[in-house]
Amino acid sequence: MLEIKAAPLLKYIKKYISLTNEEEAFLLSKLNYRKYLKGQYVVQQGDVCKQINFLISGCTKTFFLDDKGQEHIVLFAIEDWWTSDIGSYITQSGSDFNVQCIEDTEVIQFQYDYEEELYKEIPKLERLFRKMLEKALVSSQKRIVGNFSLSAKEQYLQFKKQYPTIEQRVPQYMVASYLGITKEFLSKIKSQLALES
Amino acid sequence: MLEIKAAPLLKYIKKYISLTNEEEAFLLSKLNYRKYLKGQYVVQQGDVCKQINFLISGCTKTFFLDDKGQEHIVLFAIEDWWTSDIGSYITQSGSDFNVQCIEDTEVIQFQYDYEEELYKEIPKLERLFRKMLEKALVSSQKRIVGNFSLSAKEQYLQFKKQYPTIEQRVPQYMVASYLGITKEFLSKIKSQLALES
DNA sequence: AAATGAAGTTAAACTAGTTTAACTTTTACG
DNA sequence: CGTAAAAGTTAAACTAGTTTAACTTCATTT
Repeated sequence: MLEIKAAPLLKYIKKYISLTNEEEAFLLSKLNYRKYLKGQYVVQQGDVCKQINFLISGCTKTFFLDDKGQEHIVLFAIEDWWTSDIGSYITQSGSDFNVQCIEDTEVIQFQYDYEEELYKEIPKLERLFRKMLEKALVSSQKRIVGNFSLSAKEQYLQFKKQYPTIEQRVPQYMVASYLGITKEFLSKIKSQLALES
Repeated sequence: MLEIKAAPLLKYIKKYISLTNEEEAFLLSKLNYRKYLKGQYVVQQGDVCKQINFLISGCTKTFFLDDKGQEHIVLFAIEDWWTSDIGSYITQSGSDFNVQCIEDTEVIQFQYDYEEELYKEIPKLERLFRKMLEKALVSSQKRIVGNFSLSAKEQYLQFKKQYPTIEQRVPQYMVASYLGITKEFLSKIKSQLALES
């Protein structure tokens, strides 16, 4: 069962490191599969994040609520991406973010409690996680750069270009939240762009 | 020579992993010490970043120039911090950022060309780098959250609280650039804050 | 001590993006 | 199918932050 479900994860892992059959079996024995329905929470603000999740199918948003109760989307995730509150997971402290499913979503979970054991048995996994973190850091920095130097319109165009499939899958007001603007203003931008072309 | 200079780095490393004497000696043999003067560049936009730098003393800013030639500071670094363009270093492609010294600065450098060799000889270093990346990712995400939900005044107060020593060491217009606002507006915020208290 | 330039301040006119509110379109579902 | 709720649009009034420009203060060099 898990073997089949985990196929996309193994494929992903093999891009970074190679595993022997025994290592693969050991790894699988420490993972678990879980299915969430649209609307369900994978992580809730305040909870300690006990796992990181590899998406097999579906789509999630990572967001937080500010003082005024406003939702701010930090990240989307789709198939072959990871999601969790990495800060909470690392420090095992209360999460700053919510991760909620925008579609029915299947994940493979790495448990925090097994992490040390996994590294001990398969030291190569340190390399895998290092590479994953490197990628995450680079895209996080890209986001900061975008926020800094681009107008809302430019950021929207960049978002479309960078994540063409996501725009089709999530409602527009969530795209606005991701861009850090109001849905009304995104609407205005889109009608401007429609006129231009 | 390097042994003495590298003491702060070894102290830093020991917070994450422990090294035998041989490992320490091997590591030191692959590092190098370098001194930069105020104004000099550690990394230049466009160059491939061949090393990551641990600051022994001094202060640097990481910034990029936008289309209009405007400077945007992404990060400061002081003693016991790392600096480089991690994206360029990882992918060995042209850097998006400049790293320039705001004070005379001493660094210990990890060379990209020795990285594999180091990991092979001292696999524990993978863990060290993983932990460093985790920390960097968390603070990068914190920055995104701040950008999103705080007004310029709130961001400034948070910056002061988070990096109390940096404000004293860098000119105010660089703080403004870090916050993503103009120096004029930061000046206004400061005079407002002075009135309030 | 004078002189030059770099850093910081103030204020008026401006603009990108927000707020509010009324309206339309699309989706979900009994 | 019809209806309610969710998502998206439009426009007017507003605000946080920018731009420009003139001025002051501070630091550095001669």
